[in-house]
Amino acid sequence: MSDPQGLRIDRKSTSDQAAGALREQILQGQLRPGTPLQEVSLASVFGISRNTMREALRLLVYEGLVQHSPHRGAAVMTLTEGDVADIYGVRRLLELAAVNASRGAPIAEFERMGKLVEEMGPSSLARDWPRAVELDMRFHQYLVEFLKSERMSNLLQTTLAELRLALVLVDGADSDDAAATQVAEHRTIADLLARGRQGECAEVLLRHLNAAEAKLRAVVAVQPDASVVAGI
Amino acid sequence: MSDPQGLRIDRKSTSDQAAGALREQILQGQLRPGTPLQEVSLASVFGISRNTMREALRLLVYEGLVQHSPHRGAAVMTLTEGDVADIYGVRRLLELAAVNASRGAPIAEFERMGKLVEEMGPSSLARDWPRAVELDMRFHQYLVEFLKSERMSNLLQTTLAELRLALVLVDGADSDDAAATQVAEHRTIADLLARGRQGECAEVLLRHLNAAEAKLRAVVAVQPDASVVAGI
DNA sequence: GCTTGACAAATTGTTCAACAATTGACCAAT
DNA sequence: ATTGGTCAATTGTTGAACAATTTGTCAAGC
Repeated sequence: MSDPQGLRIDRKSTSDQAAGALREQILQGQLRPGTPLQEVSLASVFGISRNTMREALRLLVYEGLVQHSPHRGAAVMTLTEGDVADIYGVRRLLELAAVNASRGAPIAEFERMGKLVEEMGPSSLARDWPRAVELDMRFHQYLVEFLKSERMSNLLQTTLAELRLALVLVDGADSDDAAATQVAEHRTIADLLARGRQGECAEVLLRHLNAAEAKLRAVVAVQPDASVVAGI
Repeated sequence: MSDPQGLRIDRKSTSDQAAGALREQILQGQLRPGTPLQEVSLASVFGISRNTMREALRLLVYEGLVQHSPHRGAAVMTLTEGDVADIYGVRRLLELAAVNASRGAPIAEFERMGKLVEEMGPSSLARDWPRAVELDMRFHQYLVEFLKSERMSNLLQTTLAELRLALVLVDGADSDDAAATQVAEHRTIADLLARGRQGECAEVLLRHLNAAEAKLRAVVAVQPDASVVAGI
């Protein structure tokens, strides 16, 4: 009914579009972890039917971005410290394997990573934290594509999306510092990869991941307490 | 709060129950790959609403058991040879990592695998192919639990479920032979694991997986042609 | 004080009936 | 053989209704 004109090579169902919009709001941090997501209100916000909204929410539940309890409704997923540990276990497995798989890969693929790293420098200087996160994700996404596995790339995609639920809790204070070291480490990783020194690269990557895990575990370990305090 | 003893483990929504029933039919091979799954007819079969049936189908789509094209409907997923290769890539990554992670695990966990292997012997003699498949899956599921990762166990679960889509295409002829060697290999793997010889175990497991992959790739490489011939 | 139970309100779970949008097939015309 | 146009079938989406369940409130009872 809506959208009278316009070339609609839409190709996406209404529920997918709604899920996409909601996903964006969650990953941008506009909807913080724990925020309840009620079907009727959301449906009216997006101007769609409740049934369609339900489908959209189900999709995000599958992706791990939304929590659902029967008859109690949906809410933005809140990660526990255990979740973060689990997620980094997956990342170590995938990304270290990807480093090994990169031996003898076409040069173009290494160059792609190099160009991405160059893009990251300016953005961190501009203190565009969301963009820094975005480029960070893309870097690791590229890395895992060395595995040439649709399912593994998919897994990393959803896993990184979950991780962003914790990243939005990082306050801007240390983000500048974090972004700077991040870019440096990514550059090191990309260089070692392109030079075929996978062994050293794996070591650097492992430290890179472990450091990030420690920081994020600290973040989610503190945050839940605050909500408990606020609750009662 | 409520009844102490769970008389009603109903606890599952209608759509989940329908999805469970449909999943069972697919994995048992009663609904072969490519079979169209129409919302209205399925809904009437299960005696539920079309909307609820849609939710059930969406769940199976997410699990990779059902294919979906917009406005064209859903159908039982048909694996390509590439899919099988991809799936075995995931299995190698997960299961080989699990072998390494099993070092120093509690004895009880090794014993659990041993008992499972003992169960497998008689069932293969009884030529209960579905049960042999079921126990095979459980074996590898146990193995991956050495990783102590909820997400990785989940991944293997869905990955193995997808694989069963190809297993149902295996005709009973060579299944006896396959089951026998399977049990022997599982026994070897379990023994090597319990004795702490992870290195050798990894080799055996790798050959085990590669052999299975070769067989299944051959199966799915042949099957689709038949449908193409039948289609046109 | 603290539980207990009844009750009301709100939200989700599910059903139903309708209509819009898209696909695929069938058929005619060039 | 290709094009183009109906037509039926199926999916996509809507809106309204009702059932089931959770949650909060409040009074009664120990």
